[in-house]
Amino acid sequence: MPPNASRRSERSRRAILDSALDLVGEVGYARTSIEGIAARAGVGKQTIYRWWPSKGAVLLDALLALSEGEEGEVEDLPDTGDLEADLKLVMRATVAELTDPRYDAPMRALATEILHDPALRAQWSERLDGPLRRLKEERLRSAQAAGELPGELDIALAIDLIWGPVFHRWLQSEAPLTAEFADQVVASAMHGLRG
Amino acid sequence: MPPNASRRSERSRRAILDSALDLVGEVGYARTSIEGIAARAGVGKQTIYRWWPSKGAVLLDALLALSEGEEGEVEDLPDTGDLEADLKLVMRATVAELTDPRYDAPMRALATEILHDPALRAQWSERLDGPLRRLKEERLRSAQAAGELPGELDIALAIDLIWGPVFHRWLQSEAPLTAEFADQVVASAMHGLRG
Amino acid sequence: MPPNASRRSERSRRAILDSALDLVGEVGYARTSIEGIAARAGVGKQTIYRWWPSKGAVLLDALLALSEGEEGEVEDLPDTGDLEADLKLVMRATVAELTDPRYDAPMRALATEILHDPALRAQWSERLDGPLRRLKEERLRSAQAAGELPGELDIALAIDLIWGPVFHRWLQSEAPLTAEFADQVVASAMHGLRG
Amino acid sequence: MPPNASRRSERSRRAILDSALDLVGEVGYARTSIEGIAARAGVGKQTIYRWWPSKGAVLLDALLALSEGEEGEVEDLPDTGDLEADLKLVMRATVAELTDPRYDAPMRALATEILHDPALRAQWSERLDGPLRRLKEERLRSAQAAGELPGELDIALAIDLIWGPVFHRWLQSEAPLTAEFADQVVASAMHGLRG
DNA sequence: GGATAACCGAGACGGTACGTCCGGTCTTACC
DNA sequence: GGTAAGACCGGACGTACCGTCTCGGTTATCC
Repeated sequence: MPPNASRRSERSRRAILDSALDLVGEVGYARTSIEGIAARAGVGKQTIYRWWPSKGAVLLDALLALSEGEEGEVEDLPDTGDLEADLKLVMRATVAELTDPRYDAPMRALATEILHDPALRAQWSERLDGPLRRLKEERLRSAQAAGELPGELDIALAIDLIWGPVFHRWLQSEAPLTAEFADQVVASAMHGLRG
Repeated sequence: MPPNASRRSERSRRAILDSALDLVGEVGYARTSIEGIAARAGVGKQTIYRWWPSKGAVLLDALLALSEGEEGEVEDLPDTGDLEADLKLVMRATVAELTDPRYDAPMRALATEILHDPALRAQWSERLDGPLRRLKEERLRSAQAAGELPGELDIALAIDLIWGPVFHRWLQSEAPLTAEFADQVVASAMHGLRG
Repeated sequence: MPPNASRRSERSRRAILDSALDLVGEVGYARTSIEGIAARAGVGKQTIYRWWPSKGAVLLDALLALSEGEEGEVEDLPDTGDLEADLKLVMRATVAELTDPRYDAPMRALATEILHDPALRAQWSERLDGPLRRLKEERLRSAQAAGELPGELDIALAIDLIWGPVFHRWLQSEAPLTAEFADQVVASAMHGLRG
Repeated sequence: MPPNASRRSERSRRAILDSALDLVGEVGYARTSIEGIAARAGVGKQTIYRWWPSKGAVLLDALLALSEGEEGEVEDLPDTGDLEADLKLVMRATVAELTDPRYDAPMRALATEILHDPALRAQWSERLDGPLRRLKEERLRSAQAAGELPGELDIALAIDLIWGPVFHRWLQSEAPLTAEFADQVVASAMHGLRG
């Protein structure tokens, strides 16, 4: 899809992603402009338009680059045999990330941008949400196999029941998003699903 | 707060709210501009700026006007003594509204605008979300009093557990938002909370 | 043709014309941009685009405003009864203007822009060249009536013969444009035409 | 001045000159870009920048190549002993060339470009205008020697008097440039000069 | 019932950013 | 080492809207 990726300047790519994240953190997503990103990155606007279709796409890449830089890149959800304990661990990590100031602003921005830009949503699904969702499905199926969850349980429903309250509180509610809340959500959801 | 509401032209007010809703429906929120609303409403831009602080505020009013026009204006959540049945009823209505094409686009738009505009969020909380939330709390407390829910239950947590999955699926997931899903979420959440 | 001339800001109009002339004088026509004019004039770009169709049109107006400011606004060519003497006077004035540094750069620029922009050429003809040409025709016809020129002489040809060499040297030749040259051209052309 | 002319691709050179002429003819000089020429010629931009300093320089070469292709490459102005007749012949040929659609657009373009680009002007003088001017001077001096023109006549002045009206009408006037006009200009100018 | 003040439509204004085009330079791979 | 290809930084284009600011015209109170 990109013009000719082989000749692409890695230097400019990094500068653009860094500048985008910095600007979103400093002035917010709405006041972050492509022009501003280009200027701060010391890059021509065309270099951004050549490789990304929109401001949101730049931010998505920036966010992916950021999480790839982390050591704890999740390969698999923990599977100790105790689903509830494992999910609490995972959910606390999720809450920690969602409240990390480095991630919070750009991720909120992306989450809303996705609602208006189908192309961006497709990218997000393919590169961020999809892989994560597959890990969740895997872990839940493993729990089904182990008898921790009913065999006939609808996995997609289960995922929304477990993670939905957390994401809802993150984006839509004014109540605080804490580790305790994560634990309570997991406990309650697990209890509800086990029936 | 408004200059002098008594002299306000009701005709212009209606035309603005209608045009705003129409435009959001036709071209999407992002491509709806104040200038566009003014032009379609046959109104000077200043008339919009005089009475509303932002595009989102216009839309919030438009949405409120829309739901006030409905007959089924909710005064109280049903309370038949069977919490689960009552909630299923309520949740099905919510899902119906969220998937109604007249509401869907503007409500999604508003939901995201709120994330970036604190003043708008305050209005939203005060005039839409707050009243609803109070009804939910009331109904849940009534259930506590009736022994259907544990007395020590954190009501705010309960609300997020029950409604979170639905709103999460509405805004963030690609899975369909159906009446069945509403029922399942309520059933599962209730079972989890009753423990 | 303009949107609504009555509400036009005279202040901005003057600032734009002045800035345009200044910039053409300082950096040349090619490096003068609409953006640059707007910036120097302290004016939004749209204010230029609202009232002028092109950079050349701004310059034409600026030039017209400049010459309107002069006291010696020509109303009629002198007519003392001695055509050759009168024309020498006029031609020396023309040469003086063409070599005046305030006029030279913008007028050269305009003269070339006209070759590529038919709309601009029409304006130029109507507001600058045409009126002047009519004065010339008038004076020559008066000379015909007085018997100083043959009655059957083609006036358009005569004008090109008299003024052509001067404008040619101004724009195309590297030889200097002097008052003596003006005199010689008039003398020689008159002699050629009288035959 | 060019890097190493020996390795130069004749194929590319021709393609560039042809494309330049074609584009100027089709979309005009202003909308002809170096990128456009390169693209149409199937050539890298660098290949143009390596061998020519500017768009105008390409066009000058293209024009020279075009006239070299003509059979009637002027080596000398005709000298039959009748200056007026000779000049009429020459002037009619000039008019024919200036109104030839193949030459007209690019030559107008070049004539104006020269006003803004001193380097190009130097090239133009050296390779097109200068040689022609020398031929004209030669022919006029020959006429002086033959007694057809006064011995003390300023040759440069004479050239401007004879050719000025034609070039002026070509570039600046809206009146048509015809063979009759050429004849009349020569006749009148000759009469004026002979005095 | 005439003055007057607020609202209204219209739209010009100084700005910011858009997404595109092209200038001139540099880099890569090929021949 | 010249070439086709094209990425790069940068500057300007002409457009869309922003939010503010007059303009006249029209109500709708209040003296």
